[in-house]
Amino acid sequence: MARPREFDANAALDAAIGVFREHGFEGSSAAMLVDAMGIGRQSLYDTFGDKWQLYRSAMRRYGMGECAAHFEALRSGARAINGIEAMLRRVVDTADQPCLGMGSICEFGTSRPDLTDINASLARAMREAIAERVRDAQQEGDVAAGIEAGAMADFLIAAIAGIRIAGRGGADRATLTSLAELALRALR
Amino acid sequence: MARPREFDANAALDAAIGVFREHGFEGSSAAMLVDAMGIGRQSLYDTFGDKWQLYRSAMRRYGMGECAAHFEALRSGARAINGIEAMLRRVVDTADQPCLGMGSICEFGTSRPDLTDINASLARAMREAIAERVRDAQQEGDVAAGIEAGAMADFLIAAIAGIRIAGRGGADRATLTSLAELALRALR
DNA sequence: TTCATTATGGAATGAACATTCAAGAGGCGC
DNA sequence: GCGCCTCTTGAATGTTCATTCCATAATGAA
Repeated sequence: MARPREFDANAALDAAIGVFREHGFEGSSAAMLVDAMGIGRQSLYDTFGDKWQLYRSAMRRYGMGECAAHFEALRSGARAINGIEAMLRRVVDTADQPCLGMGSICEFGTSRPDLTDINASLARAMREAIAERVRDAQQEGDVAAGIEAGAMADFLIAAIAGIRIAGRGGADRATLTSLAELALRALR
Repeated sequence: MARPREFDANAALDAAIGVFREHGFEGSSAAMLVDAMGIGRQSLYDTFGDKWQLYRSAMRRYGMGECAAHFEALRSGARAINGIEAMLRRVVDTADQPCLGMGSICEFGTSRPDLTDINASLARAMREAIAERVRDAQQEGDVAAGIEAGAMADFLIAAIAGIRIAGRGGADRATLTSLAELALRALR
């Protein structure tokens, strides 16, 4: 019927994610976004709505990608504990890049319901997936059986946040690795 | 000789800290700050310089207060492990309020050297104080002796960050308490 | 070719922004 | 009372901001 879209909306969104990760919502200007996304200013507004809607889209896409990566790591390895270790290893490996989810929580807390909804559904999925794997590891005898798997999942999510904050603050790789090892210690 | 200052600069700074904690640097406008601080706009610039200098002053003051509170908690209790527990308990108790230090790290990472300097010196002091207390606890047999105290201190700092992020994200008190307990488990 | 659609970028809008100037009012030591 | 300083405000500055209008060009289907 008409002229098809030229640019790849997901690629543009990935570029926007990169800007928001580095500078947060308030610290990212429309000019920075347009520049990084490689599309015209008007195309941004036509395709993504306004800046806030773009931010929410970025959060959703980033969160789903992050979840997928965590799930894949969790599934890897012969034993469940190996999957949990792999997940933490990936976090250490990528801790030099800021986390959009943590950025949004630090910047807005729970003050934006639409954002909180996105975060909550992602966090619920993460918690469930980790808890399931923790239960497996408990049955395999690699993780203490006396503690509720859900609590351990919450703890692992908090540990991931701690590692990422440390990385964002400039901690070196050895320190981050040590943090991950100590977090695993709590499960035994 | 002349008219003395009327307002309490530290009280005004505390009010500014409150604004920066809640909204970050970019999210805090001069109008919001003036309003919360209860002083005239010009007085703000005369007394604190520009917004960035005010932010740095807020960071310094907040950081020193935070350190002092942690030190006091660490010192409390009959055994060193009780001090460490008290420190985490305090973090849980105050996790409904955002942390300015974490906010600044999330917002700026290591991109502002003057800010990084402030954070680094505070983090160093915290790390040393905690490590010392961990060593005491190791000698008293309450903490595993095989692990370096510095690494445990880093882990406790990361655990504090994890608890605070969880709190900022809306986690309830029971969850935060559970996080603190699991963090302590890693030390045993 | 014509039409519908998409993309782009200049120009404009209007608001919010940080910051400074300038003027007036108030307090304190001399 | 005089001079010095502080405080507060209104007004102004100049920038940056998000967003929209508009004109133009490009593209592909009918």
